[in-house]
Amino acid sequence: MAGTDDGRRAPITLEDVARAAGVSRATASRALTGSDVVSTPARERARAVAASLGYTPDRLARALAAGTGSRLVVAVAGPDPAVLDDAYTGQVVNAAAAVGDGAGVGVSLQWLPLYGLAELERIGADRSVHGLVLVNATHGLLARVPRSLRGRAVSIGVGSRDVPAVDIDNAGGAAALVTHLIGTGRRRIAMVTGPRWLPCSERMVETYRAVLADAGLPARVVSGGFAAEDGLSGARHALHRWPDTDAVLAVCDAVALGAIAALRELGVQVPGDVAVAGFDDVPMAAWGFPALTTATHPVRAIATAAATAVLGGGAGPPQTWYRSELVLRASA
Amino acid sequence: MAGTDDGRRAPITLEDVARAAGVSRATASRALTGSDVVSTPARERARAVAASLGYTPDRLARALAAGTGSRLVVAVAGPDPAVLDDAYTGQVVNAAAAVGDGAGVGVSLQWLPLYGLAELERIGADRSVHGLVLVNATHGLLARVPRSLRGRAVSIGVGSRDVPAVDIDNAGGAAALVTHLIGTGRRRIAMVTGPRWLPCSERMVETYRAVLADAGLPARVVSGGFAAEDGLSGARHALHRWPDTDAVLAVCDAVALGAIAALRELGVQVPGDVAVAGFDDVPMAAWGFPALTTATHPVRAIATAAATAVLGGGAGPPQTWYRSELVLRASA
DNA sequence: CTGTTAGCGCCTTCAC
DNA sequence: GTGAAGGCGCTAACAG
Repeated sequence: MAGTDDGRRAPITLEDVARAAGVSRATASRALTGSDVVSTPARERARAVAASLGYTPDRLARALAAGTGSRLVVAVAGPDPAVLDDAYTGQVVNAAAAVGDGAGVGVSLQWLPLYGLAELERIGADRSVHGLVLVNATHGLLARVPRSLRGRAVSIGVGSRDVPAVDIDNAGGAAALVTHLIGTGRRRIAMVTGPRWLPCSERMVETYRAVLADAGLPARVVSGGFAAEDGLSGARHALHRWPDTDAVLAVCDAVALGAIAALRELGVQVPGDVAVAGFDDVPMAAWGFPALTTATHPVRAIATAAATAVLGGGAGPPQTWYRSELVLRASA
Repeated sequence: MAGTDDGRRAPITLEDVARAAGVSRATASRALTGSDVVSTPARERARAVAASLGYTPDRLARALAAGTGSRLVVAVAGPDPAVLDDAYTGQVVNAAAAVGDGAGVGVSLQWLPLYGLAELERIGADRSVHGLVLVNATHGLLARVPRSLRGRAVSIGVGSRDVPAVDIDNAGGAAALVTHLIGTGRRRIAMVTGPRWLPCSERMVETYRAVLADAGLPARVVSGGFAAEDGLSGARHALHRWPDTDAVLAVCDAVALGAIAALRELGVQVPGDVAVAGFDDVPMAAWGFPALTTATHPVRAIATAAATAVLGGGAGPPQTWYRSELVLRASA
């Protein structure tokens, strides 16, 4: 055996960096973690050496020593664990998992009961968690995010003073959609909403009401959810109650497809008799019949931003809203 | 101030267990990790104490000491990183993330270039990874799974001697589908396949050929992929080449929807002139028009099994195939 | 501002 | 079979 190099190079450690930079491990650590109690020359030297050596901090060791964890928890609020099965959740976790890969942190997924404050406590107390991405939070839940999580929690949806939020501008999207419906001559526009407990989806309802009010048109609201079934029953309900309805705005594409199914069942032409618009622009939206008019929802970008913010540990802006673009197809 | 109080009780550690059981930390460790060099009474006492104390080993510390990591990597093979955006991948990661949550391990997601052997090496060498779930593996890739990963890798799709596999029985599902088509009078059945490099989806093609051959019918194969666009062009192609085609079997539901769109475009009635069948039974399959006849694909259960196997570290059976059930709707 | 000294919680050689 | 040490790689208290 010829000496030190056995082919499998041992990973370079902080020790190596420190030695090469001619400082102590502590100083190297301070330089790399961005502590402010380091001299500028020392910091720069250490950083340069680390970069040239291709040093990657060991998240495990760091987490163990600092007491900060090594995993990102995505907690999805909802009335029951079924919310975890959602395609939306899938995209969020996916994006977070892709972001985490680079940093060596994994993502785990957890259901957050709507009034399950104990879970939040537990997440905050768990030494293995590094940060939290909250999905579908309510104001009540946000108020209960433990102090210990402050600065390492981000919410996709509504936020609070302590928890920054990232979301789609669904108010903007809804406004564009309703305006489009009005612009194409619709006057009796119903809306099938999402779950009423979910504040970020209520933004859409408020906008719908506001735009209609501005145009001097009446609002016709039917409560729903995010599933196609909700669209089916919602549209049935709407047409039963207001038979002269000439457009349906759905909270999401799945609901819109359900609504279209209901209308087909009733012998109503789409978009001839009733226009239908969705929200999200899911892949399938383009392939049904008629192809769905909708608005984009860059879930992946949103989740990536959220995960990046948590990982960066940096407190980003308190609120970031991604733009939603109109997608005009056949249904409205 | 409910909720904001993070009463961080010091977590119980191995030390506590050892003391309470009247043994040394080393012995307690051996007892709990299932080492065979412990006396039975010592083992049982330690285990009982651990259970009654509610001891949970710290994954981080364990990973750091043992060199085994704390995250599960889901690596998706494919020609380009776009495979990560797939809804299928979303479900797999989701399920894995839910399983990992209990054990305190997170999952991260990574693209695996089809011939990117270096990535596999890297995963194997990365001390922060605990295990690997391979998605859409090829035989070439499987052969390159590093030795160091043996016993902590599972493949969703095809497997090898070293890497156990979990998958849907798509051969069985395809057989049921083709048999159904034949049973309802179809005789000129085309198939739009998945990506040809993907062995687990080729099983479906082989079955399609075999069942047709048994019935003395000709095979009409068009290469495709997993996207609706592939179904669109695939069906166009098939009907152009074999105008008398009376059924189309698609590799998945998205492709089936694309195929239906193509047929609609051509003025062909579904299922009157041409029957269309998909595979997967995605949520949207029931809501298009006509509603899609398909076969179930319990992705979530499969991914859960895979993640559980990796986490358990136990070498499960070399191959597990989940049953696929026929779902008869309107399109075929 | 820096280096030294202790750990974080666990596994794993070593002696016994 | 068991216990006593010595790390894993890093951060966080201390002194200087």
